[in-house]
Amino acid sequence: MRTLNAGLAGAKSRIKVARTGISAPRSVRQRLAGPASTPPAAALPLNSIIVGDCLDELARLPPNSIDLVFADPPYNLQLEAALSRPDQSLVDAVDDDWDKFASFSDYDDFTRAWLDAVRKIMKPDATIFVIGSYHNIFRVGSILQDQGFWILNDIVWRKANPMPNFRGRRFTNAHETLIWAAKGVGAKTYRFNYELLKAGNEDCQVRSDWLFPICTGAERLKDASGRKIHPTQKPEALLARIMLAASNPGDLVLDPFFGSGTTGAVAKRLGRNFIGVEREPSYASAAQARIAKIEMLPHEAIATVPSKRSEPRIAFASLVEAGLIQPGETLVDEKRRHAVIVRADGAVSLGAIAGSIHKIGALAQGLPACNGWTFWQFFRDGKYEPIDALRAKARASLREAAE
Amino acid sequence: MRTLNAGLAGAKSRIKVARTGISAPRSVRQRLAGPASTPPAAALPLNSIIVGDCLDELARLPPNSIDLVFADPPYNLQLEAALSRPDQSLVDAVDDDWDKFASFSDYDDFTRAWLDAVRKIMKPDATIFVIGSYHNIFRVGSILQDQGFWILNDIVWRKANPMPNFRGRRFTNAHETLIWAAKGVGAKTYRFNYELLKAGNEDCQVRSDWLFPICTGAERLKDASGRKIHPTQKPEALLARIMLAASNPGDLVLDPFFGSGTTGAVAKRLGRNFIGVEREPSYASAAQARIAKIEMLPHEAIATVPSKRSEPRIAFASLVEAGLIQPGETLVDEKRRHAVIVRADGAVSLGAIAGSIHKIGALAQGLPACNGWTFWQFFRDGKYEPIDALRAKARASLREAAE
DNA sequence: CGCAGACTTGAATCCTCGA
DNA sequence: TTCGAGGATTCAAGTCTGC
Repeated sequence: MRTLNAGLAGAKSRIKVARTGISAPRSVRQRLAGPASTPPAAALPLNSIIVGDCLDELARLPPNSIDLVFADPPYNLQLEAALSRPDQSLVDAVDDDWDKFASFSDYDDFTRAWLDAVRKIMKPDATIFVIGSYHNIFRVGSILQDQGFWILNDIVWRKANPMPNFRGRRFTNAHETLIWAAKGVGAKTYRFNYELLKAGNEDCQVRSDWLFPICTGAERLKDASGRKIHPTQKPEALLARIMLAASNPGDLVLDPFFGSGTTGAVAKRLGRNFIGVEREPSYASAAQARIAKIEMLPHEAIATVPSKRSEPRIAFASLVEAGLIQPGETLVDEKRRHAVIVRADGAVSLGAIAGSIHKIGALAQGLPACNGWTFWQFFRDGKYEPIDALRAKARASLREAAE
Repeated sequence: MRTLNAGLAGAKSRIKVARTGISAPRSVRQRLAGPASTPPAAALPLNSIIVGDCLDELARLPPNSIDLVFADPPYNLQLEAALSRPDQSLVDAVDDDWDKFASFSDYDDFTRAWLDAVRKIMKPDATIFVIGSYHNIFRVGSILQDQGFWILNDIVWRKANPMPNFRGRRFTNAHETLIWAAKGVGAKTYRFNYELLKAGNEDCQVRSDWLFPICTGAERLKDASGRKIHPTQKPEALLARIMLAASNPGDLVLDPFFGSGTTGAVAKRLGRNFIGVEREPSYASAAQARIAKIEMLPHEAIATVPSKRSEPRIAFASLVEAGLIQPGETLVDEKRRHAVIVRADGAVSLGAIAGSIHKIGALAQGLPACNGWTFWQFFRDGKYEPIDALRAKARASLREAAE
């Protein structure tokens, strides 16, 4: 492993890393420690850039430690000749050595290797985002599937301001593709902050096509002479959408191709921990300086929206026990077509048949399933109301009791 | 090969096909015949649906005969359980036998086989569009690349009205992906009607993300009881964009997974010839009836926009010979910074240096290249005009002479 | 200082004919 | 097949310059 060229604090540990000075609040740190089977968070070089080859460095990280992976691997562009604009100015192409592969087969080998290494250190409920273009994304997608990852979505980043097609020989290449995948088919508990995204999208669920401008202006890292430091710096808005969607504050985000450090910058701002691996010391150094300047947003700004799924479960029986509803009361549906009697054991009776609020609701309608909480209504103070209102009351007193 | 169930005319030939009664005008038919090395168009079952297995049937078609391929192969959807909406109604999912594959490896074998068969019958300058979702498109893309196809674009069909994600566990799956590929790296002469597309897009080049509604309403084929005939009928607008972009009237379009026949319907309307292969007689029969009702648009509506590249080349010397411009006249650029003298041989002189209008234009500006036709202007009747106006005059008299 | 217009730039598999 | 030359081709943002 190489070390960074300059200006790195905290480089005394065996693994030499760049500490960027962010520290998660104690409460969220504990979440990171996770179950006893995963190594304690202290063993991880949190919020650091590891300068070195991604395969070597990933292998040194403890298994089952990463919550979210964002990977922006080389695209394997195959450019033959220089391209000039209609005004004869030259396009500054990506012709760096790190994007050169001898063949598709070489690229596939490389992809298999880093995906395998990443998979080992992902927690069972972690997910991964990989970004690419048509040059490489089909290779990446196939290999993800072959390795047992379970694709959740492919996502299209529509560029608001793409480079046009100067020769008029193709459609404007105006998007890049992200693949979002869980560690395996069985991983059903992955994080997806559905309500949070929906709340920020005019109460409409977020689609698989995202519109963002490319990274320009003040956000784009430049050297003293005004040249861009990294040819493919990603916009922070893209990474923010990803982290808000698929991680919580305090989670650990890995970026095996750290580059200019957009992942680290956004992670710090959103109160996530990160680990970045970057081969080029000059990129790592620029990223380190960039991240040092970032400040974490106030906790209120990054708090998660509690999802319905994460609310404590309440049994209808407990409402009866708590006296919120009395045995013998009648429940009806909104259209007053069906009526049931509440039993002392928390079941309801439809004629001679008894069962849960859900089962009986389904039976009454002849449907395979029914949400009894929203289907059944009770009568109080001259009006009908869904029994879900009683559940909300029960939850409120639970919260009070916890304080 | 099986034959269609019912109502098919023209089924007397050895290859039993459904003739749909469209006939290209003679002038465009001749284009189809192509060079002597390719079989005459008469040998092809033009504008027919071949009922049978696509691998068997494609192998019987003559090599180098297809201009454009549109393929909508099985998506290999991996649906585990029935999906119901929040109101408990059941989503009518794709669970047909033709979409069942035992493994990715089986799907890959199938994909390699049909792509190989299709590639053999494509003309050297033909292109192919394949549509898919994240379940299969990465397999298809990798195999296209492995077989030597040259990807020109990946294109995103953004659905204006996608099915929402009912469970709130993923992003709304709001797009499908198309891959557009040429037969090989060397195939530089593929058709792409850049000017036509641009003209229909507010004079702005068309991007790789396309917005279309999914196929609903009157366009959606339904049986007597109102059930949709095919689960994945594609919208005609999508096929129209594809054919307008990558084929000319009279071209031959192949669809190896014909389904409900959208490709045939649009081909007929736009004056293209088609061949469809479909395994299910019921789909083929519905498609045949559908296409029979379509009428071809008037020729004016489907005429190609002539591109500048396809105009006959005119040498500047021929303008001098024709007396459109006199030796000794002075040409200047728009900003009057440079001036050259026209020579009798059709070259121009900048001081002591002589050369073509392009070379001298480039030299004057210190640029690697220059379009002399638009750069240089001549003086006539009190005003300056680009010499391109003289070329237009020469072309006009050429056209007159040809009539 | 504001505004208008000129100039710059971005993950790009980006021409075609004839000798 | 290779080579040389004709000549066709760009959109949205951002920055810079001059008035």
